[in-house]
Amino acid sequence: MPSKVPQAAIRRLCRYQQVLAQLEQDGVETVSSADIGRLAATNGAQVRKDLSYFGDFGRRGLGYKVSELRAQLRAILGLERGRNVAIIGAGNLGSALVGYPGFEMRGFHVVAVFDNDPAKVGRRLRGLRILPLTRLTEVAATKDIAIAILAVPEFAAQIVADRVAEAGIRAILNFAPRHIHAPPGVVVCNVDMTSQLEFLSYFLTQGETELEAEEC
Amino acid sequence: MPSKVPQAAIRRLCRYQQVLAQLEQDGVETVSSADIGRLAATNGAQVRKDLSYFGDFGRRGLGYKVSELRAQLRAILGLERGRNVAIIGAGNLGSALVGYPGFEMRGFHVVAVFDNDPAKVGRRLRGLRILPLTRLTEVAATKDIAIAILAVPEFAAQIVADRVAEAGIRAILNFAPRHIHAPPGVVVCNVDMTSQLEFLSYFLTQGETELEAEEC
DNA sequence: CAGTGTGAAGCGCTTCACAGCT
DNA sequence: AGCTGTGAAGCGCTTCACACTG
Repeated sequence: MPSKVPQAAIRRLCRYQQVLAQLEQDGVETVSSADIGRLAATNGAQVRKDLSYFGDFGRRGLGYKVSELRAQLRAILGLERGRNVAIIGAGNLGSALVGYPGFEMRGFHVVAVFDNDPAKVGRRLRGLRILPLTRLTEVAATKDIAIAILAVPEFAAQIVADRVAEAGIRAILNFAPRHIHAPPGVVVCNVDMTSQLEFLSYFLTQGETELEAEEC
Repeated sequence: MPSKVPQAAIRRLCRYQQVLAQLEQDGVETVSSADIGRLAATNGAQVRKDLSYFGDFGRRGLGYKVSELRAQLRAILGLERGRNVAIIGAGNLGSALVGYPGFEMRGFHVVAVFDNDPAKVGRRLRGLRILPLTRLTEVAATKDIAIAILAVPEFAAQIVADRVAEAGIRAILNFAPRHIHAPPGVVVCNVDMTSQLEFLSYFLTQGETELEAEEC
């Protein structure tokens, strides 16, 4: 419905939702855009603008009802229903992600693990049997997998991404240290941890001269 | 030296460096900005502009010498010297990161692991003894730690970040599912995996209507 | 009066287009 | 001719400021 929403705004909506969850837990009932801004590392104007892309959620002179706004944000982000996710690549990182409690806590259910290594296939990881990639399409359908998390080696990333797309999965979170490009109709989010370190390294070399609480 | 460089440009420089590494390995000697752009998911104009923040690296009419440009980028990003990093939090994720081969391969050496849990302290993780957080300042100095990777629970993230700053470490890569704000003089990079999933979830709900190869 | 919703101004990044080397 | 380096134009996000409302 919204005509044009900046990606950065969506990112911030996630943070607002998180901040509101905390406030709700603390028993706060009402909050102003300025307060949300403070807690989410922005400002009130930005918060109001971001919300305005999706509707009117506040009461003038009063602020926002915490639980109400949070529910709205969850609806916007599609967080009301849980999502099933598959982890592809059962190496160190993949294995750790299978057991990462944060996913389950926020409604993302890891329901399948895949790997191509015959030595790994069949073994169990936190109760999930590791499946061969050949079964991806089948399992994606039967287990209603919405998102694939890629924890595969660099050289395999793009190939696997394409197979994920063929399997009908329309969202990919890529941890391989290579920027993969999205097959048509698929959303890709690249999280190259090594690049993040390189990025930090840049600021360290600038260091002495201008380093002052950068962010990213 | 550069007056004002967009953060996005730095991020792209990391990708260019990566692309050039591949080209170098493939034995390519010369490359145009247009080619780099294609390989790094941008365009030639962007590549040239990004490079122009730091100097003149190309030959008109010819392009760039791959190995030469790559060396220049590595210098800009501070990648010539290795960097020692500490991992804080020896849970699932932290443990996996200690063993992540990508770090070492790109010149980031994991030289210390910390955790506050007495049950974990003293145990070994890939040859590294898990140390208590109380020793952070001491070890940061003796082992010349440049970057701290936080893999701690949500509630501890900000507190630990502040202690990292006190220990004299000036760069933090934060994996806790909470946006932490940087102590003065410290660069922070927040990589909340759960938020990434929420971000993807948004596009899935938009889905039917407008989903077409988004990126992030 | 306190605080939202929003058009408009401001600003920074990206894209364009072309002069200038090779 | 081919391709870089770059001022200037274009564009989109953020910030401002204020009308409006409870």
